[in-house]
Amino acid sequence: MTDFAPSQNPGDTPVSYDPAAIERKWQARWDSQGTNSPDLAKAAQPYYALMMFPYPSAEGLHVGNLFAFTGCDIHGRFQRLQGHTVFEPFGYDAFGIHSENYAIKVGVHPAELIPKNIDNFRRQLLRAGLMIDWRHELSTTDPSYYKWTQWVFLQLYKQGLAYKKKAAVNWCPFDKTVLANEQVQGGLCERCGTAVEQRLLEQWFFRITDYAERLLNNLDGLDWSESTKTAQRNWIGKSEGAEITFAVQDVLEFAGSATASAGVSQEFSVLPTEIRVFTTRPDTIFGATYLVLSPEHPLVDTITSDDERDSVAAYVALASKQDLVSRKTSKEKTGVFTGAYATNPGTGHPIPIWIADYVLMEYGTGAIMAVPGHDERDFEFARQYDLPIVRVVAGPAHTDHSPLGDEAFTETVGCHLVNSGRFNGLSVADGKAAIVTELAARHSATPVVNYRLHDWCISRQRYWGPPIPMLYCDSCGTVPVPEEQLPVLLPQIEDFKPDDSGISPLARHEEWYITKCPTCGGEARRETDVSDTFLDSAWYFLRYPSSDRDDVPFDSELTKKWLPVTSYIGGNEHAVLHLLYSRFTTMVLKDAGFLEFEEPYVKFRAHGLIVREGAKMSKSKGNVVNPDEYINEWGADSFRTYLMFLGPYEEGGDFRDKGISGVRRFLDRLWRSAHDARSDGAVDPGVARKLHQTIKKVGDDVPRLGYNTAIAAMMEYMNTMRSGERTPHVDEVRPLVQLVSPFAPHIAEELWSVLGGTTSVFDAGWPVFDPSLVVEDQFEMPVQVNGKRRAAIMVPKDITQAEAFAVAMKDVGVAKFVVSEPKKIVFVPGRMLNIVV
RNA sequence: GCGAGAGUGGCGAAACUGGCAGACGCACCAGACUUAGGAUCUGGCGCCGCAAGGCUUAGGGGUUCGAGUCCCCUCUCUCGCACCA
Repeated sequence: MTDFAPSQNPGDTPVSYDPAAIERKWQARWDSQGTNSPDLAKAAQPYYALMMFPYPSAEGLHVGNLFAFTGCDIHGRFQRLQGHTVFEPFGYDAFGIHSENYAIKVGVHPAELIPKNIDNFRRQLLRAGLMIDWRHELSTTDPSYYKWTQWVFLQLYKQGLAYKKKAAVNWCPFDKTVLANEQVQGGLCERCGTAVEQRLLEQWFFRITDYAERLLNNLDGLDWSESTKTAQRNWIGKSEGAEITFAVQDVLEFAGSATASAGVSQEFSVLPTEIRVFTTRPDTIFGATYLVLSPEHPLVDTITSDDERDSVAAYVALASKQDLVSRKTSKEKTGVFTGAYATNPGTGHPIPIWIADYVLMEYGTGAIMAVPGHDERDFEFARQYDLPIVRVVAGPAHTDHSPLGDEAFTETVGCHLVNSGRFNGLSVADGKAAIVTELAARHSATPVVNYRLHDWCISRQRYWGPPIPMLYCDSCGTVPVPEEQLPVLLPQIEDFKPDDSGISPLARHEEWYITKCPTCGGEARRETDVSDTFLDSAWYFLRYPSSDRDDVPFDSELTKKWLPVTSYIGGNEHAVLHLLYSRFTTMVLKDAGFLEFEEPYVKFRAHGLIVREGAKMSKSKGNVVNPDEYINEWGADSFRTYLMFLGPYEEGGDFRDKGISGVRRFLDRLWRSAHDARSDGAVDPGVARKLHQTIKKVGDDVPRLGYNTAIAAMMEYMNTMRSGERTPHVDEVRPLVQLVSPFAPHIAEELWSVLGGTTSVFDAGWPVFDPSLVVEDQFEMPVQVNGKRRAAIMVPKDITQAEAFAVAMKDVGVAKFVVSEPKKIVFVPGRMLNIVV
């Protein structure tokens, strides 16, 4: 236990509240006494309070950051007061495009810039009084960290979960880099807003889709807010259906212009061609009146008839040029007929095959069976090109030939199949099963599950990231860098700007990428791409407890003790990607035998967003709150408490410049109360009652992040304690100092010591309420007549209905409305009385 | 379009399983103390009304003794996804 000498002797002249002085004093003391650095190995009740680590921007800490961190800090401090050993580490997610672009803009190397930004962040965080264990601080840009990021990559590679493929990737012409699908927002680059182009490059991918089912199923058991789970479920996007094979009817035609021009002899195609489609509605097969291929579908050339070859070629060329923006924003559906027909395996009839860009190559098989009667997109397309629309599903009110009207009929519940041969009359669900069974028997259908989730592309053709630890050797092929050779250091190069070539800046440095093959000793070439920032943050929580260890990524004993993370708090903007990627990484490491758990975060809560005066904060609007200024003027304790007071933590709030004065007034009163408190005489019973109610309320609110109402409750107690200018008793003030401590830690330490505390207030535990004092023995009973409140009368809590009625009728305000014998009396004991006349 | 959430005084917001709507705070008004001060303290503060009283939780309907809360319809806003078959 640390030694905390009392700050003031009784009889000293009280000094006025000077936040700057006492905050400096206690920050220094926490540091020198190691107050915030628990012994991780010895902790009896470990509580890992994790906050999402930030990108250390050059602008310094944003109020949004501080709002997030303070909320986590209060949670952590509260858990400590509950007797847990709380580990609250901090770090910096400092690799990535963001830092690199800024470095390019100001013309300073990121390796110089980042340490400065980090120093500034640390300075600001220290001033904010967070309970951070600075001994475990980390930055993802530190070779002692990214050595293990590379190690994580190698584990994925060893598990067969990292692979390289040539893929059409999203290319941002402004940032000059490949973007993950997740970094493309509506066809625009998430960072700079430039329209994204498609490029074909060799990329490293992680097989996250192998884990789709597990990532989905595990969600049910997690203590996360429902909205976050929903977002993850939607992102994974599971859909169950079937792949159905359609035979293309033979068309006499040349095998294709590509082969012809290559000099291969021209032949008539007589081979039966098949098209596989994915559908979630195999029950509607009889309504499939045409097929649609994506313009990039490999069979386009094969099936197109000579007559249509020119128009198809034109359409495909147009579609490939069109960027994603116009493709996604244009409402009109376009397409072109191939001249070919396929056989509907349900009806046996020929149906035309079309090409249209509303069918995406990336999803399913890149081909669909179009059922315009029961799919909105197909309906729209069929209308556009005058294709037949058939009803095969009918609701209870429909006959077999009820017209479909102006839109597709997409309902399924309580509906049955019609115009579907022997499947007529079956419910949609039964029809699905029956039709798939039937087609499967004919080898033309397979039940299939599809996911929206794509494999995770982790290659970046950029400089500021961990080099991917792979080598290419002419004789040995693709070779992983041996673990003992890690880290593959990112070289200090000056020409780190990306260019238009699609090659990483590292590829311009032969002296770096030419190396020796660890297998054969011959010449090898390093992978010149770096990995995605999301990989850095996918495992950082594992590193914190062991951040001082050089020999292992994470110590197994410490990991067993401290992980999974007890409580994780962060922004909702990471509700999908970061959380999904870290869950995936954890599962892989578990499967590889490095971990004993597979879900990294037992509990996750997302905090809200701060706006200012009703508007979003942005540099261009010039309404960004600079935490330094507010801390200078009001003190960190007031600033922290105000941030938590301005709205519900999980929803965010509106920062109003004058609002902080109310919180500061509250702390001023607390200061005076503690200094003026009397130790003689007795505690007022009414105040004591309010105190115990407040202890309960704050203790209930804080764990559920109800910070704003907890603060309101403490203010109420303050008002009670000081009402009528009375001088509070020491025993009335001391518990309040404890309640306030998670929010305003410095003033709490100071006043705790003024009131005679000899340890840190954070080692003093949490006050205990007396349940008998929490319940009032009297209450103001509202009396309603016909549901309208006519009076409120002070009565004993345990008053009976008869007594309550008698008391109520003595009240003139009530009696005058009870003009006749009551028809009914509704009495809720301890709550209210309603007289119905 | 789909998914998630929200709509309450001048403002930020409270309200447990349906039970006094507006706690707490800002702003504002009045007063006290004062060497007129961005200090402190006291009181007031949803709307209409002199009052009795009436009205009031985006709008409309419903269930109920009783609805901000539950159900149905409509409108508005925020966020996420966006032709995923």
